Amino acid sequence: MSGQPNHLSGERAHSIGELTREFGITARTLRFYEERGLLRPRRAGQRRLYDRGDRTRLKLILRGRRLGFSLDEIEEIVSLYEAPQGEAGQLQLLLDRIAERRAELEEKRRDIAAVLRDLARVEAGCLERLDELGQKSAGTKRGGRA
Amino acid sequence: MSGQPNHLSGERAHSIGELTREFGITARTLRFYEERGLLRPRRAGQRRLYDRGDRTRLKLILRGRRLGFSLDEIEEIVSLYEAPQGEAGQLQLLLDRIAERRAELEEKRRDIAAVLRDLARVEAGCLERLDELGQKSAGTKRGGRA
DNA sequence: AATGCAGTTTACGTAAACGTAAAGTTTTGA
DNA sequence: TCAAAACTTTACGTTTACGTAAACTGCATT
Repeated sequence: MSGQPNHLSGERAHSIGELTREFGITARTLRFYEERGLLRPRRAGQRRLYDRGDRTRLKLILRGRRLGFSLDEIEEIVSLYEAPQGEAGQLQLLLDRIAERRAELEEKRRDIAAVLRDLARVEAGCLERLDELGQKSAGTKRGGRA
Repeated sequence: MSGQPNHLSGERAHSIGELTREFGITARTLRFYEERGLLRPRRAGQRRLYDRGDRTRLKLILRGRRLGFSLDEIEEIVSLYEAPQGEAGQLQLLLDRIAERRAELEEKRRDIAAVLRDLARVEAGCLERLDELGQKSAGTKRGGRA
């Protein structure tokens, strides 16, 4: 029921200040993303109002940002989600672009695995060394085996 | 055998030009990384000479870059690998920093998984739609079922 | 001797992604 | 009603990570 347009349905829209607190970003950032065309909140007079769709887009943007994509790339990726249901040629192009992005993401994934592996190695060395130190000071500090 | 210092052992050192070709980066980038203290190639007169250790470091740097870390962060991460074998307090600090980085990397990993999942969804939609189009044009284009 | 190539330093330029300050408007709570 | 809080636009500033150009050096050819 209640088949109203998005901004009239149940969920309240959010002010820019609410979004800054919710996502830990500044108002400047939100306005900048809008200027770049990444977000298009509606307006109530002058003030911006962000509905559920805007928040979803924002989450996608911030996700891309955490992954080190540029805003241009983020725009491209987000646009893939909202691609028009075109004809065969368009669909094929879309599939190609998806494949490219997937390849990049999988490289990133391998990079992450490599760094995690290296960190694990360093950590193991640390723990081992700590253990040695613990052994040595076991007799001198705080009374050995109690 | 052959316990010589690194730059005297078997493997030849590389010029800056060789590195640019091998890693697909510019000489400016390499000099900039050096200026930032991320690399310290030795010199033969004026020219820089990059040995195996330098290339390893460079790989780590580029890996961090692909993951969207800033050069400051990359410096911190790389420094973890070469941390001094300090005493217990130092080791604990090191372990803490490793834990932080691990948390970040795991967030990135989740982000990647999310994007890949979304892309897979879009791709599935594409393929389905392509399939429909294929069905419809099967009778009109290129003589149906041959 | 001259040319060209690979490298060097120095220094200013630039794109991206916001930060920050100023000045005005609108909302809201006492 | 009236001041503080929240928001607006406009515009210049800043940081990061290099790009680009100029002018020079050393070595190998031609």
